Amino acid sequence: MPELPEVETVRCGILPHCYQKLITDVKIYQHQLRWPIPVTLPKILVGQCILGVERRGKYILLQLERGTLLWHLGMSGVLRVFEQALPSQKHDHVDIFFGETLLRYRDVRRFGALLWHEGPDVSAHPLLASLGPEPLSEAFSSDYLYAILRSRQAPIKTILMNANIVVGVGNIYANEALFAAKVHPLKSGNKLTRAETIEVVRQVKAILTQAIILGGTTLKDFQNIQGKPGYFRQALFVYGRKNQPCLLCQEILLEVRLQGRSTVFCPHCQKA
DNA sequence: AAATCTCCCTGTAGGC
DNA sequence: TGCCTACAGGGAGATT
Repeated sequence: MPELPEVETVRCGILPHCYQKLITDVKIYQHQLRWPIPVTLPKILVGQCILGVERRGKYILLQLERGTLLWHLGMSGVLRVFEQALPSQKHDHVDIFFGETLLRYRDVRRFGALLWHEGPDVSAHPLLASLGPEPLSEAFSSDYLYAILRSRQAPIKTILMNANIVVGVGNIYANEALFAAKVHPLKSGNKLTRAETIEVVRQVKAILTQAIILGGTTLKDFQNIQGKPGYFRQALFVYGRKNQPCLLCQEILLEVRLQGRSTVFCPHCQKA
């Protein structure tokens, strides 16, 4: 399940294969993703050169000559590069060819999306326009978050996962960052002290940075473009460890559901 | 305005 | 062994 570190790993992986390459063919095997892929997309893309491979939150942005491709990997999306054409298999949905080289999108659960934005200024796209700052940028500061928390009584974990407040923090890293910051995930945003806010911001940045270095977290679905797993999984303290002892204090970790998401915490280390 | 709920999808795991 | 159900989750959009 790609979160920001996984998406960044994929972006860096495809970059050398895509950058300044000419799109020679596009094959779509399955149009029905989160939003339907327009049937005209191949016609739009073929003949354009890739001028940039960027990322905004969990969107990979392929900047072409006449606009931008927005690519979201959803839960189970995988982008891989092959040096020659090969038959598509079940759950392979899109192939983009650069001559012999092939960029293939596979997505078992089809929560991903592939959208075309005509013209410059992709940041004006409705899906990007209201996104919060990048978590690893200076804009995501404790001052910024603390100001937002004044008017929020939702659980801090829900707030961290709100892309309009900060992008790229999904369920795994929200759980892990709050454990590392020793803040209870159910604590109301406006109840966090300034010191707690500073620590939450610090830990979000630290954990995302470490995960990027390790190539992302592999649970079931994530692979980098070579098809290799990430190595962050062994660094997980709470995610997926319900009813197991806390690695710091041996207390049994508890789970609650928040917005339908599994939320695991240590009742001893993370005080409400 | 903010918070919560619903839905999209399919492979996997657990119960019987 | 095989069938059935619950569950996993990003996030937009609807609803409260």
